[in-house]
Amino acid sequence: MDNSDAFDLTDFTPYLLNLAAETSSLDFQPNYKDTYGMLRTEWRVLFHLGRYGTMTAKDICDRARVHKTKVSRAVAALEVKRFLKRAEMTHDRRHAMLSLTTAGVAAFRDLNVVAREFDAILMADFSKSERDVLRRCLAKIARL
Amino acid sequence: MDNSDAFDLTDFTPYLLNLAAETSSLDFQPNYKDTYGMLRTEWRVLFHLGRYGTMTAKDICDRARVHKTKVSRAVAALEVKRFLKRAEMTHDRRHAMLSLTTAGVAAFRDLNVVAREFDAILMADFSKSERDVLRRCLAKIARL
DNA sequence: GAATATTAGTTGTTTTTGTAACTAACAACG
DNA sequence: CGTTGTTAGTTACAAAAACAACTAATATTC
Repeated sequence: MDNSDAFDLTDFTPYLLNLAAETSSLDFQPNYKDTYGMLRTEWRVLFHLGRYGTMTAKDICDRARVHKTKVSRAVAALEVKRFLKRAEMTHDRRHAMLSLTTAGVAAFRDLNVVAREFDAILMADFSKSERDVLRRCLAKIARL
Repeated sequence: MDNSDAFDLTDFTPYLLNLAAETSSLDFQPNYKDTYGMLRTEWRVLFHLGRYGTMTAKDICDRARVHKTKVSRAVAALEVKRFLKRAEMTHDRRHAMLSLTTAGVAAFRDLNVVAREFDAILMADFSKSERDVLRRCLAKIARL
C-alpha cells in the first residue's frame, strides 16, 4: 500500500498554501502579539483602518473578508486597548464609524514599517517576475 | 489619515497567502467533511498514511508539521471511524504503528482522486511555468 | 542497577473560532 | 401608521485549536 501512482501531498496546492500561510503568519505574529498584545484579526482591523481610513465594521467585513462576529470582537478588543474609537452616526444609529486613536495610528505606523520590511525579506529570494507570478496566482486563487 | 504611502494589505504576502489558503481549503473541505465526516487534520493524517504507508504518530507529526496533540486526537477519531488501526510494537511499546483499514484505504483512494481533480481545476488558469513558480515560491516560504 | 533524562503519546484546561440566535434601528409596502 | 422585511452589530453556545501538565516506556549516566 505505497500508492506511488498517487500524487504527493505537497503537490496538493491547498496543502502547500496552508503550510506557507502558516509559516509566514507565525513568523510575523510576534510583531503585533508581543509588542501590542493583539490577535491576528485585531491586527487586520487595525491595518484596514490605518490604511484606508475611517469606516464601519461592515466595511471591514467586506474588505477584509472577515466574519462580522470576528470583527465585532476585534473592534471591542481594540477599543479596550485604546487603539480605536467609535462615533455613532446621527442619521443611522445602527452603524458606527470606526477610527484609530493616536495610539492606534502610532501602532499602525510602526507595524506598517515592520510589515514592509518583513515582506521584503520574505520576497528577497525571488526575482521580480517570480514575485509577480506569485502575487497574481494567489490573488486569483483567493478570488480577489 | 489616508496613508497612501503605506503599502496595501494585499501587498503583504502573509495576508495574501492566508486568503488563498483559506479560500482553497474551504472549497475543498466538503469532500472529506460531508462524505466522510472528517476534520482537516484527520484528512491530512489519512492522506499521509495512504500515500506513504505505515508509520508512527511521531512520523506524521514531523512529516505533516502538525502538533502531536492534534495528531493524537485525529488518530483517535479515525480509529473510532474504523479508518485506521494501531499495532503496538513489541520491542518499543511507546509507539504504535498506524495503518489504514480497508475502509481507510478506500476513503484515501477516493479522496486522492478528488484532490487531484480539485487541484487540476484550481491550476487550470495558470500556465505550466506559472505553476512551477508558484510551487517553488510556496515551498520556499514554507521552508520545505 | 538505581537515579535521571528523554521520548511517544495522552489528557485536561484555556483561548479562539464558528454558528446560530438575537436585538436594535431603519426601510418598504400595503 | 403598522406590519413585514432587511441590515448592523452583539451575544450565547458549541466546536476546534493551543498550551501545559501528565503518564508510561525506554535510554543514559553515574
